[in-house]
Amino acid sequence: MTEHNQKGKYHHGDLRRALISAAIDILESEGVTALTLRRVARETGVSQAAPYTHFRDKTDLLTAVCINGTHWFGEYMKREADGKTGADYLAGLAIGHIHFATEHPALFRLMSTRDVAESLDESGRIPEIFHEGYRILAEGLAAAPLDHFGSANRQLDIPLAWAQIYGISNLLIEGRVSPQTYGFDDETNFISALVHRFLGNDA
Amino acid sequence: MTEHNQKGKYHHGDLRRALISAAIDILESEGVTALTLRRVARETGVSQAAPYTHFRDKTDLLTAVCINGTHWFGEYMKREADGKTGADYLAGLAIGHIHFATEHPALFRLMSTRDVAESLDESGRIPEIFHEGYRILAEGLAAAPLDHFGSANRQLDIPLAWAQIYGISNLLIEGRVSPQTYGFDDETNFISALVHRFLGNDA
DNA sequence: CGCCAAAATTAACAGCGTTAAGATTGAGGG
DNA sequence: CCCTCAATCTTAACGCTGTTAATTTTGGCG
Repeated sequence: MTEHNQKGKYHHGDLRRALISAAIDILESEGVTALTLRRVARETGVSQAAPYTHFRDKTDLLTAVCINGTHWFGEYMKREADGKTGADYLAGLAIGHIHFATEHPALFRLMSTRDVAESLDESGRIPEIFHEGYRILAEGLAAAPLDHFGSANRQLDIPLAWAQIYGISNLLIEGRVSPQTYGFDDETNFISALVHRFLGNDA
Repeated sequence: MTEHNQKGKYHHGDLRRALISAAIDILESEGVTALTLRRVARETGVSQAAPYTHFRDKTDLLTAVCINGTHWFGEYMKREADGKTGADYLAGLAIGHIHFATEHPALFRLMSTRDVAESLDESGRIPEIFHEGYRILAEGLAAAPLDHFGSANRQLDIPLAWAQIYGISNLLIEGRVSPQTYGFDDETNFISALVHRFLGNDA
């Protein structure tokens, strides 16, 4: 068992990373239907079977893409929430979440997919990151309780707030609701109005 | 289980309907990845190219499946809401919506997909049905306003309530939240508690 | 009865995920 | 210095997919 190095760049450099990067590029520019294992290999300049030395199968690659995406996702939320407190902090998290979804719809959808999420669970590395997002949401809610729901059963506010944010994200990226219908010509303003009304800080 | 036509009968009779039916069966039992045009043809006892005389392409079949699903969806909501009024009516709609999603996840996901929805738009037949669902939601909200959000910007309550219900549905079918985490061992009770807390009729 | 459009067939193409078998590489120990 | 050996990558193939083209069969209508 002579364990020689693990992260060595043997032949063509850091292929694993290059494949993930190419996959993200395709996902962002052309959507999930264009994201093909053979296409990723082609784009990276290697043979069709090369990815299989770094990934068990296609889902395994997608899992790696999602791990990258999760960090990205966290940055979106933090960027919007950092430096704020209470209800503003919570609003920042929500707005960051929704903006990530609308700006990277294919990646967001992929990250929401059940079988990819289960694959992440098996890999054992992702839940902590996901649950980290969940944790800061819970903290935000603890700091700024949604009193309009009443004080009983307050534990349900966590999945409820999560679902609210998640639902807005999905409605927008699937094109089921449009800002114009409600008199907003800027999507960002629409999102902001929705979040602030939901959190109860109306003007 | 549409198993007739063993012999080489050329004219099936109502092949279009049989294909849609087979597609729904596969979707319900094995999910969207198993839903293959060739598989649908095989299951119906017809050649691989036969569907193309009734559907432009695969998306066109999926569109037809979604139209069927939409009627089904409406029945779920009405069944739960009929005979009730005000907040109870609204709660019934929400619960019917979420139950449809959790009991027919693959179909629900398909109906939420953007490109299928756009294909529906082109066909011109579906929007009225979808907007019908939207209309009864809006009516329900008019009958039972969500006063806890305040009275300003009340128009936003429609997309907000929609997103709330839609978000709960998605969170549940993607396995991102589980009733057990919140002390419910029955999913139905969990859904009911979420909806009633959201609508403000706590016990 | 015969004709013809509609319906369904067979055959083929390119692309997909995946696997097996073989070639290439390069780092560490003699 | 080179030899070894495992990690890396390639080529080739399998069966599956969506889709199209050419062809055959059918049933209703004149």
